[in-house]
Amino acid sequence: MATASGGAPMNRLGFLLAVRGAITDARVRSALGVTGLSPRHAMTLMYLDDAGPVSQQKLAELLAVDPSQLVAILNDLERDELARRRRDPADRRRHIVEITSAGATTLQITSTALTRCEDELFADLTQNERELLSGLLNRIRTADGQYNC
Amino acid sequence: MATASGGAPMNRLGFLLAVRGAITDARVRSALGVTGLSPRHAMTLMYLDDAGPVSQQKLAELLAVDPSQLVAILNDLERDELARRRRDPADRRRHIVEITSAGATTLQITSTALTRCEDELFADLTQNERELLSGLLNRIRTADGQYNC
DNA sequence: TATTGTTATACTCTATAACTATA
DNA sequence: TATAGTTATAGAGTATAACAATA
Repeated sequence: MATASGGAPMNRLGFLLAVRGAITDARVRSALGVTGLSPRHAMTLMYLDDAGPVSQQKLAELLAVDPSQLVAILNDLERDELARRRRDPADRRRHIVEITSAGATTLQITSTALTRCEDELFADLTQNERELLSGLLNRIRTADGQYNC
Repeated sequence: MATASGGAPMNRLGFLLAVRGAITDARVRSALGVTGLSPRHAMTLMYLDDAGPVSQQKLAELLAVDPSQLVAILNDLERDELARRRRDPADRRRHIVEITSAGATTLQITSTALTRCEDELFADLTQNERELLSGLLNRIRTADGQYNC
């Protein structure tokens, strides 16, 4: 046996990474569920909190999502008053997006949940090893150098 | 700024791993596309090649997929004559699944494509670093100690 | 009554193309 | 004519519950 494949699937780094990533995604998703936010919602709030008010176009670029997908995310966030859109007076085609104070509060709760989730996932790794993992992941060659999400 | 979130999303190891995993999954999927196999199809062939004939139940366990999902995978593989099901004479409820020689050939092509894909993704990592990454990923705590896919 | 495999269904996430309004 | 954002639609992938055949 084991003639053609080069062994079991999980000897393949590509598969291993994809699978562990999917498990992590599911866990993160479930952890964020306490606030009803998806990872993309949470990432959006994080960017808004981190970078301040930006246009939707710029935000879509940061998140590496299609502008049309960002619309739905912002609709949700705005409905829950976690973020706010306003027209750019200088160019009325543009929306300027910003986080609200309720958004910042929710982000903090999210952040706590995320930290607990990570501490479970990476419980067997030291802080050093987590940083090592982070560094290695950041050196994977993506098609566009973007993050996606 | 940057008050509530603890920085941009990609400072979060959970998000980073989920996102890099998704990118890797997409690349692997596209690379495997040359044979028309999905990652799960390919993993199935790998397990069959590696472990020899097994029951569907056992195979579902190895792949960590629901038995009902394995049905569709095996239907595809059997249609293309890459794998074969036969009744277990000892217990006619059981199917014994095995890879065909055409399946082994396809697996080899798949394997080559996968290697090339991995070499692109991990081009900036040395062999040592790839093994390091693999080791770290294997020490992530999954809910059930299973691989999923 | 329990187990093996199957069918049918529905849901989540995402990708894409066509549309509206402003410039 | 080009750009910013929006709407509508379709697709892939997956999860789940009910079902049939055999033990």
